[in-house]
Amino acid sequence: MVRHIVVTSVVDAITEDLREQVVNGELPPGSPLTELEISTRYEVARSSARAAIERLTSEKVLVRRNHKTARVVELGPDDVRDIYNTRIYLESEVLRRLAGLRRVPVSSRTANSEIAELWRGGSYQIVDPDMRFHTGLIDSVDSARTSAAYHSLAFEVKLCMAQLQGRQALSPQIIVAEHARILELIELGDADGAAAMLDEHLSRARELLVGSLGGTPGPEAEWPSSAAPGAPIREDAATALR
Amino acid sequence: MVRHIVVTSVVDAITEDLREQVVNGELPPGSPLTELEISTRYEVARSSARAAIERLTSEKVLVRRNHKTARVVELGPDDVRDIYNTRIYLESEVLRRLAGLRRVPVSSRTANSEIAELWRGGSYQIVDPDMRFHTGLIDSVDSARTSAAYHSLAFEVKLCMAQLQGRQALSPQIIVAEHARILELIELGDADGAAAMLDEHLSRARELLVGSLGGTPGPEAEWPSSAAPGAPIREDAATALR
DNA sequence: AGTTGTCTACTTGTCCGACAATATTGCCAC
DNA sequence: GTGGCAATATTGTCGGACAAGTAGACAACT
Repeated sequence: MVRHIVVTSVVDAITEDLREQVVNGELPPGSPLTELEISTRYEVARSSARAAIERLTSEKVLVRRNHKTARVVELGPDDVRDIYNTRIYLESEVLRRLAGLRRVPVSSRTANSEIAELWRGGSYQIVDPDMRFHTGLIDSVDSARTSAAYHSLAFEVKLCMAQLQGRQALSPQIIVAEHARILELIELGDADGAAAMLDEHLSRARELLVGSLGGTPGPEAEWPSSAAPGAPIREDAATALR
Repeated sequence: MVRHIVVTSVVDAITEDLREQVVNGELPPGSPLTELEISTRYEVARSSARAAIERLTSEKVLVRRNHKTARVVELGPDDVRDIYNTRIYLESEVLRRLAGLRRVPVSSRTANSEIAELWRGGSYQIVDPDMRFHTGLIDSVDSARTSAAYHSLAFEVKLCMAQLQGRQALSPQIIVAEHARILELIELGDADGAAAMLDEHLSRARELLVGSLGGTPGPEAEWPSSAAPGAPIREDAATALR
């Protein structure tokens, strides 16, 4: 039995830390990251800082063009649509296969219970278990590349959430019900039904997110509490066309 | 009308050149690439060579572990299965959508004609137009991320082909017929039929490839020329769990 | 024999300092 | 203000340096 240990290099550590800072909002979308700044912040050589930036750029956590300083990626309405559509494409067919086998992954079932429990507890921090519901479905077909692709999309969803700073109106009640219905349809072997339900489920989430980001579909997007304090909301639209 | 120009950096150029060498077989799977060697070959600083290697590693063209020299990736039977299954997952749902719209992308139709023509001309170099048939379908749904995911898979298929050095028994005749049938089913709006046809089509290709690589289905794997010299074939499975 | 220790050669990981090319900014003249 | 220019900031690349890790060979030990 082979056992694995991890030995993290300097670049690894910086990369992880920066990625973490991006997803939890400490580094808001659009913030610039210069090589010098990072190298001094972490007390490492500029080359190491540079390597970390390049990695995050290849992961699309940061964006950079020639001779310009890297910035935290900003995801607009078009990106959200694209992300969710790709999720739908990937997950639909996986669902059909699972329905064909009438196989319901336990991890998805437990994840959905978790959401229900959080909701009963009054919490709305359901992004994580919600994602686990979906990745549970995907991972159950046991394809490393399929999982990798989906997890990459899931990560981008997380970035969107970080961009929204918590405000987000997905009702846990509806989510739990739809998840449960999907699992039920899988158990019944109803591939078309499961796929249709998923489409509806993710499409709704997509439109909600697009709306929150100020997308076109619902032209009067309501800004519930406060326009993000200190965050230039609109300027990122320009970056959409690079 | 915006026009784009590309200004390639040293690292860009090296990365591209190396990637090209890998796909056309000049750098066979498993060959080691040390930073020093590359830096002297291209007459650049080691840091630049290193950056190129890191990029290709993140693209999975090369593989590397801590303190060990990078090698050209070797794709085994398990990888091929995984690649093709992921292709099937992605492409099936796209096909269903196209069937729903009864929309047949022209690029796919012309690509299939190209294969037919090459075949009539006695050529068996059909990998490229074959891929264009499929990417034509994918790209027509106009999702950048879906396309990116599929193109990444297509690239891995190319790597497999490079590994096989040309020998490959896919009959163009059957391919053309199946492609045509798929387009026909899309036109008829038969989503299930199109998806099923695609599954059959890609599954056959998958098994053929797996067989050529010495997969388990035909347990007696023949290593025509030489067994991969000094290359532990299985070890990459470990990297799945990082 | 088989295990363990040591040596050497090679390679990677990280640092430093340097400089040209390019981008950004601020200022000045108009 | 607007255009243009100079000063500044930042990236892209270089070369050299050294510690740390890997691999193979060979000797020593049990």
